[in-house]
Amino acid sequence: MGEITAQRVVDATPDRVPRTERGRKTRRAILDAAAAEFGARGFHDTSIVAITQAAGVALGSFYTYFESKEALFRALVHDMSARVGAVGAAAVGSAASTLSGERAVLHDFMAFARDHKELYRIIDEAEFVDPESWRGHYENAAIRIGARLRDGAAQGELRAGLGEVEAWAIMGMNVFLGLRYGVMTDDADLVAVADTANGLLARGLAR
Amino acid sequence: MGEITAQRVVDATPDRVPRTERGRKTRRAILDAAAAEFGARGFHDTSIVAITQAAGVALGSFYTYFESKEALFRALVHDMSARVGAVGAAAVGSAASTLSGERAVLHDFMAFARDHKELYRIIDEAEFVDPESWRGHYENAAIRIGARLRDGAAQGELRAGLGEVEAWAIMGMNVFLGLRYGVMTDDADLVAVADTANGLLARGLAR
Amino acid sequence: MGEITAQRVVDATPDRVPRTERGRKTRRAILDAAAAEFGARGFHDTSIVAITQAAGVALGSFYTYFESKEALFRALVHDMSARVGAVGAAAVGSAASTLSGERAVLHDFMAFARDHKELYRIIDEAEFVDPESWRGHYENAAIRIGARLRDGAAQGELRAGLGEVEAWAIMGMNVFLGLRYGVMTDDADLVAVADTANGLLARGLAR
Amino acid sequence: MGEITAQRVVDATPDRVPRTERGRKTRRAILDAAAAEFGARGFHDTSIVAITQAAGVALGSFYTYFESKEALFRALVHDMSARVGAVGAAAVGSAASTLSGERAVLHDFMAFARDHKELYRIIDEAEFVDPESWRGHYENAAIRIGARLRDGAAQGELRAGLGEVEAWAIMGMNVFLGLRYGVMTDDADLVAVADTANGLLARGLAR
DNA sequence: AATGAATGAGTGTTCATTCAT
DNA sequence: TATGAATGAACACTCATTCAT
Repeated sequence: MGEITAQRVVDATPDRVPRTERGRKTRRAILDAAAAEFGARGFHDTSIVAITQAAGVALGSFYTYFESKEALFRALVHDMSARVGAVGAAAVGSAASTLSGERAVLHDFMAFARDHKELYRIIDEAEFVDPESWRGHYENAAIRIGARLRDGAAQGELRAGLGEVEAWAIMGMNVFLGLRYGVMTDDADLVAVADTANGLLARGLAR
Repeated sequence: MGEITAQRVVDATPDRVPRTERGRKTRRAILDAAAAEFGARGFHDTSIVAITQAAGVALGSFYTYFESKEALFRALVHDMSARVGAVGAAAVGSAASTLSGERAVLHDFMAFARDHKELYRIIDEAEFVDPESWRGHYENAAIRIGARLRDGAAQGELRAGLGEVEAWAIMGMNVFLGLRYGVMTDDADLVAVADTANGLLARGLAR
Repeated sequence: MGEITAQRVVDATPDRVPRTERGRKTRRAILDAAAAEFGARGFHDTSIVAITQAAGVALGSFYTYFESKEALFRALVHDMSARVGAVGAAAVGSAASTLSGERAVLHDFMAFARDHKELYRIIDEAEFVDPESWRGHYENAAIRIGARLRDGAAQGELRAGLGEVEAWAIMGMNVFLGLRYGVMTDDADLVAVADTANGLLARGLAR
Repeated sequence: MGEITAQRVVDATPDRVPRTERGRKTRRAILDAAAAEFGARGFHDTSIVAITQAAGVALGSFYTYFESKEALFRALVHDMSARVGAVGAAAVGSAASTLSGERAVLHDFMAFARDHKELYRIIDEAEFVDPESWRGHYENAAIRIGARLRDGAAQGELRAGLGEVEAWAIMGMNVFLGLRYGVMTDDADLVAVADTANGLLARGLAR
């Protein structure tokens, strides 16, 4: 059934590392401008000139720091992916139980999405621009959720036998709730949403 | 909190309607070729020449039936969206209970995704090419799920109070399981997956 | 100095002559629609589909009556050219003296231009689409004016020695006054303009 | 009657201004090549590739300096219009009387047309490609002629009451004589033509 | 004679990338 | 490092013309 077990390590092409402080700043400016532009217009409708103009640097400077438009996008996806992962890890770390940990993860993830509207546009577009990373992003996330479920089961909090299916199911829920209440709306009561969703996770839908 | 209640009716621009039988066939050929090409290469990496060549018609014929590349894509998204909706409706129709209905929906959806690998590529890329339809697609799907949950509650099968949050959660679950077991893998035991996921829906994760 | 003496006879390609009454009507409809469309949008920005639609006939019918877009335009130019010539001839015919004849020609020409705004657009664009006819149109007109001047001199009304230079000068004057007071304005007092211009012709500018 | 009094100031869109010397040269090369090509083949039958090839630069370089084919044409029209205006101004400046000034204007204009055969093609085609500029070109020229006539009358050289009608009449004469003796023929005795035409202006046609 | 679908050459424009300064 | 001019492949779209019915 094609189990996904090993964590795919996508080599995070270090592009062209800046040597001076000035260089570091330029690179950062490009990265930030790119996140905003890609988020607002999408990969294909964003030109490199637009990015460099938004970053306030010359067109040619772009290639001092990135190999190509794709490479820049890849860097951005890795960045975003890592940040989302960090959000989850932090949320889990400060949780008393597995279920409350999952609640915290969902809550913090929705909040992160709300504060970084470009997140979805970039991760989602990676399906087309950088499928490798996109796949890796979700596979890794599922693996992390699966590990948490196994821990919860090992501690007797959750029932045994939970596996990949539940991991992907939970990930799907989180992603879509983040989309609905983090991205599509600005004023959602994220605590309430997280509570409700956690109720589903805890008890299911049945009476 | 910006409840989504009304079903968005996107006028399905009929483009340029063929008047003859021959015309109908040509239009169909273009549509089918486009689904395959967009599915395989994505919107931006698919050229209109490629589509018409795959369809076995002349480049100019494309514009006899579609206003633009975007218009064609839009038609495809509507088509796909409608077909997925039909799959769900059929699955629900032949189900004894709400929960078994949801299981059937998930199962049939995964099967549909497996048989129509281009589905995800097209719906997902609509986020960038035709955001309006993309949003409408998911909002409508969530509304339909929500209605089913309310029915189930009304019949005493599900607990009361289920709403939009659960609807989006279930939709996310279905979408991601469809991705994982319908698209990423070809040989998944879809019945088993649907059973497992339905267990989560029915009882939750807790012991 | 390259005198222009012989009247250029451009073969008026008879296109495809309609045999039935119905055919004659269709041809006429296309011709009229074309005059309007070319006048409004110019040769290059007018498509044959647009013409046939305006004429209320099918696209394919166009080629039943005209060899090509250029041929249609050529037909239109000849038509216009002939009509303008007729206007001049009629004006001259009913005049007592050469000078009053020139006044009548100018007046009637301006009036014609006012009533047929497409005239200039079509004749002017012939410079690019059908240079042959364009050149012929002006050369013929100059020849006719020259003949009138010689007649006037022969009758002792005008001074002797008037020739091609004066003919082209008068033609230029007429064309530009027609543009200014026939085309650019709708409410010009054409009689007054013709009188004023005729004063220039009769006495010149000097005190 | 819609008097034209104010000089229309068409903002001469500076397109994309070159910042380096090299850039200035490239822009100039494109402009010169375009004048030649447009003059020889007309706007619609001249492709941008043809222009850039004639200019010896890459296709893409075109868009570094001009927004579009139309924008280039517009720039050319403004250029031509200004140059013609300068010719007239210079001719007038060095003349003893109004009438001899007009003779000089006509002569120099015809000579200019002979040396710049593309002049007519470009100004004339502006009627279709850039009507705004075309209209402005002639309106401004007429205004300048009118001013000269008023000056001549004020100095007692010309009769009083001369106005817009005479201005447009003179402009028409000049334009058509330039066409006939500057463009259509190469070997015309321009001094003789100017003398003859000036005779008409001075004394009219009458005996 | 009329219809409208089919054809495909042609062209304006974009934009990632390279390179000289 | 930074700059911005130069490059040219790629592509969407138009439209005159042909052809089967």
